[in-house]
Amino acid sequence: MTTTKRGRPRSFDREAALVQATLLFWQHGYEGTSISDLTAAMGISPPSLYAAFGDKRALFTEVVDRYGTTFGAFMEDALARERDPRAGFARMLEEAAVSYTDPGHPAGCLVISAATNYSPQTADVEQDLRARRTANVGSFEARLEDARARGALPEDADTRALAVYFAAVVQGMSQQARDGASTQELRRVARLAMNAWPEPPA
Amino acid sequence: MTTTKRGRPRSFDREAALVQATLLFWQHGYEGTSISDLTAAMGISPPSLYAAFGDKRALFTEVVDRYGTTFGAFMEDALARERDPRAGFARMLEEAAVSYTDPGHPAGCLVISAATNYSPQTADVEQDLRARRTANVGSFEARLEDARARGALPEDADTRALAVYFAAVVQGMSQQARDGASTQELRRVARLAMNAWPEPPA
DNA sequence: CTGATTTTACAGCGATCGCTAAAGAAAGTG
DNA sequence: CACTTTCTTTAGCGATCGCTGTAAAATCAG
Repeated sequence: MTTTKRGRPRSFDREAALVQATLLFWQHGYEGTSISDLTAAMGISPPSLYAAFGDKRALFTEVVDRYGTTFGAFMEDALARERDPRAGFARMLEEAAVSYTDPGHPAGCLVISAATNYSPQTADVEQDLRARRTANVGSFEARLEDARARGALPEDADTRALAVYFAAVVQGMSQQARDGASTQELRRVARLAMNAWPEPPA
Repeated sequence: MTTTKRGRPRSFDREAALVQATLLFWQHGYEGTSISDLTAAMGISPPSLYAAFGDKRALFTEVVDRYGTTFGAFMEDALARERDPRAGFARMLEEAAVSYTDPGHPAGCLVISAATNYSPQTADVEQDLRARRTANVGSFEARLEDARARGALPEDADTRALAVYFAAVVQGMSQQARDGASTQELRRVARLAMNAWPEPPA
C-alpha cells in the first residue's frame, strides 16, 4: 500500500518545489504569493501543484511546518541546549540576528511576517500563524518559570513580562531585518536586549 | 479659485470617510482592504471615492500621512517634550503600550503592520512604509546622538545599536498588541526594555 | 428659467485570483 | 499487447480585483 508505485511517476522534485514555495511565501507572504507565482517558480502547472500539495492553504501549512523544523528550529534549540537559561535566551537572540539576515534566504522570520495583513477570507491563515507565535511566547514563559524554579531567576521575577518582552524583541529583530538591518546591528541589539535579564538572587 | 463652489456639492463627509478608510487599512492592511470594502464602510460608491481621493494608492498615502499626525504623533512628541532623553524614550514606550492596545481603534501601529506582505505590484507601497520606519530609526539615532552630546549618554554609547534596538522594541510591541497582548503586559515590556539604557557617565 | 459644472448611481470593463474539468502521456500490471 | 493508474498539459471556469464610461441628479451663474 505505502510503497505501491503505479501510474505515471511525478516528473518534478517535490522537496525542491517545496523549497521554492517556502522562499516565495517567506518573501511575499501568503496573500502576496499567487498560484501563478508558485507554479512559475516550481516549474510545474497548476494541476500538478494541486495534486501534490492539495490547495494553496495546505501548501502554506506544509511550508510553515517545514520551516519550523529547519530555519526556525534554532529558537527552541538554543533554549534547550544551553543549560543556563540566561545563556539560552542570549544564544537565541544571537542566532536570530544571524538567521534573519542570512543572504541565503529572505530576511526575517516567516512565521512572524508571512500573514500580518489578513483580508477576511484569509483570517484563518493569520490566526494559524498567530497561534504559533502565541505558543512561542508560552514556551518562553515556561522556560523562564523553569529558570526561576531552579534559582536562575529571582523569586519575584515577572516571567510573563519577560516572555512577552523576548517575543517582542525577536519579532522586532525580524522586522528590522526585513527593513534592511545588518547582522552586526542585530547582534548588538541582541546584546542590548539581554540587559532586561534580572540579576540572580545572589 | 480656491473657494469657488460650483456644481453639485459632495453628499458625504470627506473626513469621516477618511477615518473609516484608516480603520480598515489599519486592521487589514493595504492589500487586505479592497475598494469594495472601502466603499461599503464609507457609504459611497466607487466613482465618488475616486473623485474624492484619486486612486487606492493615493487614499492610502493620505491615510498614512494623517495617521502620522494623529494616532502616531505620540512618538516624536514623547521624545521632543521630555527634556531628559532617557525619560523621552521611556515615555515613548509607555505611550506605545497604551496606544497599541487602545480598544477604540485597531491594535498595533499602522505604519508597522499595514504593508508587510508585498506582492510585486505593491512593492512601492511596502517601500513607502519601510522608508517611514527607516526615517524613524534615524530620528531615534539623532535624538540619542543629541543625548550623548549633552552628557546624558556615555561617550562610548552605541547610539546606532540603541536606535535599532528601540525601533525593534516598538515594532515588537506593535506585533504583540496585534497578537492580543494587554496594555499591562506591554507596559511591563516597556519598563524591561529601558534596562538597555546605559548608565550616565557618572 | 437656461446653461455650465460637479457629483451621483448604475453597470461593466480587462486583468487576475484560486482552482479544476478534460483528455493525452507515461509508468506498472496482466 | 491491452488495461489500470497516476501525472501531465491545455484551456478555462466563476469570482473578485482596481477602476471607469455613461448618464441622471443637484447645485451654481446668468
